Amino acid sequence: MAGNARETGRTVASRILAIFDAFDMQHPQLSLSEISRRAGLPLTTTHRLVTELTRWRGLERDENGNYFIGLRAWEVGLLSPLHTRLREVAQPFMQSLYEASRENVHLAVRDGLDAMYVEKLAGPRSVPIISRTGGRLPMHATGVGKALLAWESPELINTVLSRPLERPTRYTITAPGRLRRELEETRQRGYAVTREEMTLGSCSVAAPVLDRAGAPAAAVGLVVHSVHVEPEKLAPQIRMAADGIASRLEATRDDPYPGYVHDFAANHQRPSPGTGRAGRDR
Amino acid sequence: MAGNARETGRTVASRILAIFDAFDMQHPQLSLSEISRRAGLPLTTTHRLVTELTRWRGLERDENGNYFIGLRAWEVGLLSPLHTRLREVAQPFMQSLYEASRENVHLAVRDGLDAMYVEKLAGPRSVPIISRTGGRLPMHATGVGKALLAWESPELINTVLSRPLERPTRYTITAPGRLRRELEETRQRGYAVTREEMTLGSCSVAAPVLDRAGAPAAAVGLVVHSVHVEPEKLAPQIRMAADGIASRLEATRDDPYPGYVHDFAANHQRPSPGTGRAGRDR
DNA sequence: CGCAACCCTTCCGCTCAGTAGAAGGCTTGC
DNA sequence: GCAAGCCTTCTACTGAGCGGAAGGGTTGCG
Repeated sequence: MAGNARETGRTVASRILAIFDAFDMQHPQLSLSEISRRAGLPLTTTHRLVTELTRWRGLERDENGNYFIGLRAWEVGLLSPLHTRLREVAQPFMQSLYEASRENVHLAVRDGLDAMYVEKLAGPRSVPIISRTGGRLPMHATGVGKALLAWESPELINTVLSRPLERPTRYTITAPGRLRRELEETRQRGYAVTREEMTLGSCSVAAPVLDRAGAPAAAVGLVVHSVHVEPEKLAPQIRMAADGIASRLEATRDDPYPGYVHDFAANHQRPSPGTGRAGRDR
Repeated sequence: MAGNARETGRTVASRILAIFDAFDMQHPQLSLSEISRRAGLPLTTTHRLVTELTRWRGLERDENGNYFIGLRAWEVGLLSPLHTRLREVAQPFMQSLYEASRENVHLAVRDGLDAMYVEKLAGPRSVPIISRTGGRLPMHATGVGKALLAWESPELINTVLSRPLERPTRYTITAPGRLRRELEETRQRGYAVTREEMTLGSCSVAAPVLDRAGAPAAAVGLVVHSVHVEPEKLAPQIRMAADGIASRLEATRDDPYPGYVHDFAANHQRPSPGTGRAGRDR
């Protein structure tokens, strides 16, 4: 940056992004010094940048002075098409799946070699599970993951198979040959199944949302208790939901915000002035 | 910034934030020049910064080269306690409300003088409505808004009443005196009601989620067709949901991520390398 | 088909915004 | 009472950032 930076060649932008990168699921709130350490920035530099981000509400502080991701950052992130298009289209279909099963309903996309959870519905009686909206899990051990992977290109499948595969439970399929066969069966069957491969005691069924080209744009699935009825009974409904989402995505292809009523809201995009502070959650 | 900036005194950070600010609900995707104009930055400066944001995936480009909010920005935003705490705690309660009514279920917090929608559940048969997760609507015309406002401090209520109040329908209550009385009744009754005040043909019932100090941390509510049964019949369930959320928030006060299973996921916070691109939604 | 009006991208010399050390104040804990 | 943490403010030095200029690509009109 301008000035006598110790580490030259690093842009201001990259430092700001490093500050955001300092936060993750395991570290949703951090002190200034922690941000400084995790971002690899001098304390004073961190202080200055964090102060500016806080003024914008990209970060906020709790009563102890710790920082967490702020309302404005959350608000901006929700303008992503993952939310405005995919989630918006999928939501009613997922709701129907929930009504039919009262179990965890998932919507995921592939990001790199992970399944990334875009939406999750859970009711009071669903199995508690590891997935979270905005979280990532490996593709080979999850229902939606397998549904995403099975319809991918052979190259991508090879890339996944050629890497060490994590093994969260003793039922996780990690042998490349067996996994490859499993993916073929999945493709033929039309939906993916897992049996305690991610978490002991729970199974899942999932189907891909295919685009016009036949590539997997997303996947929907259910996670249920292993002791419950055979998951295969749920498959037809899940397939219907997946196909419904696919055709609705296709139909609204040019609408950046399907299902959204544009009339009134135009005047309400900017925070109205007045006492700041959102909610009192903390 | 460093350099011969035309407009001096503006920080790099503020320019990056201005780029994010260029996007909103009405403009979820923008060309480079549009960003430049809306952010008030020279084209070349915009180009440089946008390129860096894109490398980080805070922005992404569609097939026409237009920019939209990227996966990484979405992912970071979801680390906000609005999502990780409030939404996570509220979700099962909201799901129960949905099961009981099959109508739109809302969760909102106050931000400034607006109601900010944190979560929305809608099924295939719910009334289509204007609210969206991440969106704002005025407090005086919405169910959750009135529930949030009625339990606020007299000062805040006065601030709202002293400003011009928007009038989306002819049933919107905009007379300060009447609105003040309405808020008192709401407080006494324990829940808020609207009748076609935001959208013709739909009514809503909502209850506040009160914190230990009795201040409204959030509000939950339903939006239903006006022709359906009296909304008051839903009130007890909504109150129960609101109280349930309140006590669960209190019980998990020190857990930044209630309901989340921490075991495995630690290894999965970072995007695994490999072919980028999330989903094929566009 | 030529010209105008848009886009987006790369290049590069001038310079002020950014940098980080030093210093001080405030807690917590031994 | 001192050490080890925090966080914050101040300030002088300087290279990262700025944006005009130039060029190339696409669309659309007469």
